[in-house]
Amino acid sequence: MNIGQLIRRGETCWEIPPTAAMRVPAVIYADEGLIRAMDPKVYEQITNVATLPGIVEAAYAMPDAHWGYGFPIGGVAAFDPDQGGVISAGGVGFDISCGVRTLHTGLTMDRLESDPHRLADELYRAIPAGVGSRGKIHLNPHEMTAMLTGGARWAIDRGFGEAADLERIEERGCMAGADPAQVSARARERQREEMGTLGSGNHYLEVQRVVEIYHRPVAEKFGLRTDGIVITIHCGSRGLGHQIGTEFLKEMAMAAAQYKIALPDRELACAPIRSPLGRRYLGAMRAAINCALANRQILTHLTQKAVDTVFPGVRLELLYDVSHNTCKVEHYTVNGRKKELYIHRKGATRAYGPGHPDLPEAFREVGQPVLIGGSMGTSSYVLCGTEKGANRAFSSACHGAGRAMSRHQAAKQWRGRELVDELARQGIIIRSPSLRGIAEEAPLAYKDAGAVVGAADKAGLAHKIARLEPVICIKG
DNA sequence: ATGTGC
Repeated sequence: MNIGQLIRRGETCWEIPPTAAMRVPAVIYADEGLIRAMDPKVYEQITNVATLPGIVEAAYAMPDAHWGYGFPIGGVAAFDPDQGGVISAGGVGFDISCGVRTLHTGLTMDRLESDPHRLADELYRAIPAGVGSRGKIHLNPHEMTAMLTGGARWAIDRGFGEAADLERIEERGCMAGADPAQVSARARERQREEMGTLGSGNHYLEVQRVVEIYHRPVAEKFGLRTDGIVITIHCGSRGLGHQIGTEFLKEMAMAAAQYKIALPDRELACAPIRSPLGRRYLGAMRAAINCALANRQILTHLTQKAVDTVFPGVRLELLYDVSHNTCKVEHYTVNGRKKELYIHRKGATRAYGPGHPDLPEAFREVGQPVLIGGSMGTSSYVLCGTEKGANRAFSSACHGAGRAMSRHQAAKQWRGRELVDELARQGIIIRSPSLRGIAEEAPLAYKDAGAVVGAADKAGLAHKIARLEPVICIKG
């Protein structure tokens, strides 16, 4: 991105003042290196987002931002229904409620390092991964509706995991306001055999070692200590979320004229929050959030069983579960007035600061754990929400490393087998059904997660707490 | 992201 187009507001804050149809400025949080390397399409896309009706404060891009469908991935935008604010399926993303959960194992590296391959084999056997992967849990129509309403709570009621986990999931495991009636037969059919599956692309299950602590008191609160072993699951709402996204994008594109919304880009298709279509999408999207929460809960159960085989008696405990593709109703003070806003986070993680009433007791004092996945074979990070983050980007932070090149480009440049061998030399075990998928996920096809997280920290979006390194990676 | 692509 051309740095000359931006006004520098601070070391990690860049502004594009409103011009032409923009209703608000656009703001990018990143350091100079990340800005220079950032896809120029992010500039185009956030300035387009800034033209949408009812947008509040600014259109934001996180340090890992890259080109996406309509909205950039790594984008945040808040809309006020009182000002004609809109909801956009492209502002949430195709993989609705894609997210990350990290589980404590209570193990330390010395117990794992003697034979990590055994755990890798058990996990790879237990976790269905890859394009079109299917699970053993098949939902009948009644159970499908119950799942779409109940989320992780439904999963726990069916015996997948522990009730104590619920406190450690956004929305306490169950997204209110889901409307399963808005989830089409086709979306349900696609999901029928996909509960408890990882999917493909950048989705993974990783066994990780805590290697660095940046802030000991908060790390203690989060239960993280050097050489501790955690397991992180990154996945979303599979075929169901994708189908909902596809259907509503189409419907919103067709309805734009009816709602008299001028779109600088067709891909920004949206509907007023207070319209029948807007309400229907919200109901369907919330059902998809429950699908993702239930999916990660079932995967946790499968992970527990695999861990049990290798380490009998070890009980996984959830640190936290965050989503990074959502639209949520949240309250913020704007120009001195308390407002109810619809916060779109697409490839952006909610990052509530200390004292937020929606946080579980365990974290209320320190702030929300913000789980940031790295690219395959590289570090992941745990951050913590900040109080001032509420005035930066509506309590949002980055979501990962962010792609630096396209899948196609990456597949041309690397060979899956060579990457697996190279990572093995670094002591990282990769298990995947797809060597092409591995090539597409080559570490160098992504930005440096350390730089992204460093910029998020400097910008005050969230503070660095710990760094994790992969030991075993089950890749979709 | 995705029964990968109109």
